[in-house]
Amino acid sequence: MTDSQAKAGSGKRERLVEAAVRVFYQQGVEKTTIADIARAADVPVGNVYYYFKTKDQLIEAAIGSHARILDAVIAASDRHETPSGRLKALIAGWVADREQTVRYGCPFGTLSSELDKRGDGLDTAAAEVMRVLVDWAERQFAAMGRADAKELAIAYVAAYQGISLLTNTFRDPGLMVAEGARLSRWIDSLVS
Amino acid sequence: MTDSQAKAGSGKRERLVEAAVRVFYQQGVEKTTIADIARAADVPVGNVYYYFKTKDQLIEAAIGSHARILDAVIAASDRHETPSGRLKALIAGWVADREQTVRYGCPFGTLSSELDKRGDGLDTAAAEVMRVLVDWAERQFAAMGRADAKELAIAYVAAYQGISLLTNTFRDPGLMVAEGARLSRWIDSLVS
DNA sequence: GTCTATACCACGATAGAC
DNA sequence: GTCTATCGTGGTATAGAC
Repeated sequence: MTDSQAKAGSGKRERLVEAAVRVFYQQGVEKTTIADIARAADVPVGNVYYYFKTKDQLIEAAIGSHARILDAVIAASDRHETPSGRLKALIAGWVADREQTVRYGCPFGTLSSELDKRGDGLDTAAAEVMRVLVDWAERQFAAMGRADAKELAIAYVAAYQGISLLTNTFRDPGLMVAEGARLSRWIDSLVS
Repeated sequence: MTDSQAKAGSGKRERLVEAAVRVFYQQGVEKTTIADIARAADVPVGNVYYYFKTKDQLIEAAIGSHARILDAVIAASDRHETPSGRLKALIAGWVADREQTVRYGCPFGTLSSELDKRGDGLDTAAAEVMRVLVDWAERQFAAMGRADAKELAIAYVAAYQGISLLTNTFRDPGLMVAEGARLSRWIDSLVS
């Protein structure tokens, strides 16, 4: 994109993607209309179609945004020297975000779950993002010397997804706190 | 309901509820239309409204159906003498159902997750059903002499919900098999 | 109780003026 | 590149004949 185009857009594209991520998360993909996203981004409804020809393209952009957020979270965990410290750092982040989990669940898990029932090919793109998290966790468990790193990585991510669903269902942030502590103890117990 | 009314209905109400449970599970609540359910139940579209005045009432009936299924699953576990045997029996059932989990996720978890973003009050009804499962699990862990039965019950259900989401996202039944085995070993390790 | 026809509305998407 | 007006589709729900 040239400078002039970037200036002309005034960051509308970015605003639309941010709004899409937020509104999809809060209302669900299926319930969200293009008008909802336009309003949240403060962009006239008809103008959305200049940037995204279909709702599916907006969903795709939202998945890409989640991928970048995950990359940043994983990169930030690098300041911890040990793999167990990095695994626990992500857990601490999840616990810190518990109030929004109470309201809407896991930002990516709920999206992934919904896309699976949508029929278009977007579920594959969502799976690739989830794969990045699982593979990262597997590398951490492997660095801890665990031969069953693959299985542990799945259990780690599943525990987070599951407790997010229950935290949301029961509207109880305490569930995330208790399970986060339990998972951290579990990781400590695996250190050889 | 009198006999004559039951006869006149020819079980249409029951067929509609069964169809609703199935189609909501496979397509998601939001994507499913009244016409979809009518077709699946082999009932004329307009006739649905004689039994259920709104889509919400159909959802409510579907939640009730899930509650009855859960009651039956829990009752069936009673043939196992030990609490750990009962907890493992449910896990075995989840593993046995892995192929449908690969396609559509956990029948009740996906519903609960979706209802939470719907705005109406149905999420509360879903939470009550989930509560039945958690409370049952808590009683089993308590019978095993665990003081932290409440926390373990949450972890148990969360593990199932989480692995269901990942099994569905990655379309890999093997994930459910491996995690089921891991959870069973975990429960054995808790037996005093 | 059963079913058809249809009212009514909301949504995704487009056409075209500016 | 921006925005309005609108088209077409498909959904919930109802009216009313049978």
